Amino acid sequence: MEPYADVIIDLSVKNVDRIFQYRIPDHLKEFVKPGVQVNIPFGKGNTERKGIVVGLSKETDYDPEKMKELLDVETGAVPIRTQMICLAFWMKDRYSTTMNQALKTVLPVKAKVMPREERVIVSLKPKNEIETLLIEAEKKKYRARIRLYRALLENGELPLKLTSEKLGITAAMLKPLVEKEIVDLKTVKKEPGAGNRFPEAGPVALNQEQKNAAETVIRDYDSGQRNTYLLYGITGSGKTEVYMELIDYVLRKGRQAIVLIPEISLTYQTVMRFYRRFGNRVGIMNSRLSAGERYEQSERAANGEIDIMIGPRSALFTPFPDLGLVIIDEEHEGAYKSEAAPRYDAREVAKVRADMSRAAVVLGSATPSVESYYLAEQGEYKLLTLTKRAKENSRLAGVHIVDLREELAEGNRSIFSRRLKGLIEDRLANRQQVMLFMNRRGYAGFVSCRSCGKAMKCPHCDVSLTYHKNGRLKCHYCGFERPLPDRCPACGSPFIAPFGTGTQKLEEFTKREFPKARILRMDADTTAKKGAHEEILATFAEGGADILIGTQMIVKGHDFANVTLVGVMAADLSLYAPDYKSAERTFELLTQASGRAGRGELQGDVVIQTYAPDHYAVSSAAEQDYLQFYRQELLYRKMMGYPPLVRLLTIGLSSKREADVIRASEDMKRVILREYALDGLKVIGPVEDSPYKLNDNYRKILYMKHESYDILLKVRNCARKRENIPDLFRNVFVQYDLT
DNA sequence: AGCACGCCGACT
DNA sequence: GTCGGCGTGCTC
Repeated sequence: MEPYADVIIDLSVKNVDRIFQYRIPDHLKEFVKPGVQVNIPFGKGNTERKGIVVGLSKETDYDPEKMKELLDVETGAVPIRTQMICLAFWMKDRYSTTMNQALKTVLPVKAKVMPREERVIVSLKPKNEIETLLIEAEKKKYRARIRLYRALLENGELPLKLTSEKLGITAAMLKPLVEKEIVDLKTVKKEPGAGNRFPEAGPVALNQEQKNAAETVIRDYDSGQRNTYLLYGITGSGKTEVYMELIDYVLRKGRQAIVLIPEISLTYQTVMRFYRRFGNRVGIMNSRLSAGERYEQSERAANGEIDIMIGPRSALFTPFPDLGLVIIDEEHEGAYKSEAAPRYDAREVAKVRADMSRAAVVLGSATPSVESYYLAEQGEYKLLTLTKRAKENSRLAGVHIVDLREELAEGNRSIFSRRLKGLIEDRLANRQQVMLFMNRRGYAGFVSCRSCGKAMKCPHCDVSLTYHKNGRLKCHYCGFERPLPDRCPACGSPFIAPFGTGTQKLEEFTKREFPKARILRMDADTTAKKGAHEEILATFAEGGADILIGTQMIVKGHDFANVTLVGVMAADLSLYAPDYKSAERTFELLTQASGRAGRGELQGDVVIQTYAPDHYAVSSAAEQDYLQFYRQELLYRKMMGYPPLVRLLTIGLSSKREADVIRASEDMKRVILREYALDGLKVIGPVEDSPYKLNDNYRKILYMKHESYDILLKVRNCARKRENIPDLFRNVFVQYDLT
């Protein structure tokens, strides 16, 4: 009875996505256990490949004579891995991916750990001198220095990397300060806890609502119950304090916590808040970390060097040995659903992972997703509500809806309504700041021929190219770029005109309308450079501009005390997207945008310009009334038969050859209808995805609706089986999304 | 993914 | 005659 190692090989190809068994040489016996990485000979040429041991078996169906031996074992594995492998098994079925891909998502990739050193900026002067320097810098408007001194006053020692990224501080700017011996750059050995950050701030006193919320969770926990909670708290109600209270509680139980945050809101301020409360027990994950650093973070978590991990959805797979709590902040954010390979939903996976280690899950949001609130109503989640603003002095902004149709009817052809224009002028006169928000990128950004009317299209995708100020045309989907042609490629006419992207265009109009205002623009183009994001926000925060123009990214996260006016240029732009969630998304964006005005002591105003003033997504956002929106939206979903009232299976098919994708999608529909017609299954499509052609692939979608998740699961498995018909699906890529 | 086997056209 | 094109199938 010789045990064999069951191995999944590191190849994401269907045919090899199964268990291969290997004999274990004697000298490796003690190291081979589920979860370890092994090197194995594979295929005709015995090419050396990596694999992961998922189990040990006593028996085999395979000819033991032909069975090969393991070559090598990667040592140093931890038992938590077994749990993570179980999680991968679950994900493989749930999201229909290969086992290999599921494993890769769940297990940290072993990578070379770069030297355990980091560069830090240390202050050489005492606090009061820095304060003097700060005042000087403020006088001279040295913006980068102001940021640096402020940070130094708070912290004394700043890791260079974090600082340069989050505060937009460059080497050139530091040089003179080093020469003047104000600061020094030191290379320090990274302590196990990444620097000597000790908790500086104790717990904050919670208000009654916050206490109630935290105590509900703690009571359940103490009585052995583990639930998923939906913490619905209006903007500014202090959800983070509740999170911290709960984290503190599980930490005292000797367990660990994971905090998921959408990447975009993982700001310097957020990170610092956690450091101040929990000191060096906090680990941070973000996409900027190298593979080595990420691996190191996982190791520290597995070894018990840290207890809290903050990061985007991938931080969910932090191998904590005794996970006690998972927090998902801004629960409604789309970023929690993966777009790539295992298209997992972090909220779902969190629940499964939490169940495995007897942990609780807390989802928090000011505008919960309709799905989550529905689950809370159904009793699936426990609802915790915060209705009061934690800071007394912050007042709700006054919201004005402007009907753009009326503006036009009354002869105003500008993109600024009279009301918005008037308020901007008022703010400029009072030296207060304004944010102008355009909720769609690339709006009217295409280039068309004035003779034949044809728009310039991407040769690889079924979308118009977008004109950029540098005179080039870009595809926002695949990155294709070309110069603006002198003549229309279709008819040869020389009269072709660029329109400028939405935000660029808005910037131009704003300059024309308010020539004296200092304007900053923030969108995908201006933030392409690393660190530009933080730089722009920091500049604006310090009063380096009067008006900030931008897309979604300006309304998420940051609070600016001096912003007292937010203008939404065209609220309904995102309302008519071909997607059942478009109203929800519009509501979220408008609510967030409105929340940006009047975060400080000054009274704020919000102007929402729209062609659909009566749409409930617009009106409820204006009234900051989530429940009103939720009720309406649920009615709409019920009427139309959309989730969460029915379950939805989306099958996406794509192929380089249009004929193949048409044939395959029609075939799949036929087979599904034949097998499941009696079960009351609704099949819609195949319809063209948008864009239809992307990266040279033609894309079709099939939608299937049914009340029962299990039926749709069966449908999906039936469809997957159909994929094995080689001549129909050989060149067709299929992916599934089951909601 | 790689590699081998195998069945057709083009060239030494 | 044989070299090499890639379509097909297998890998513990």
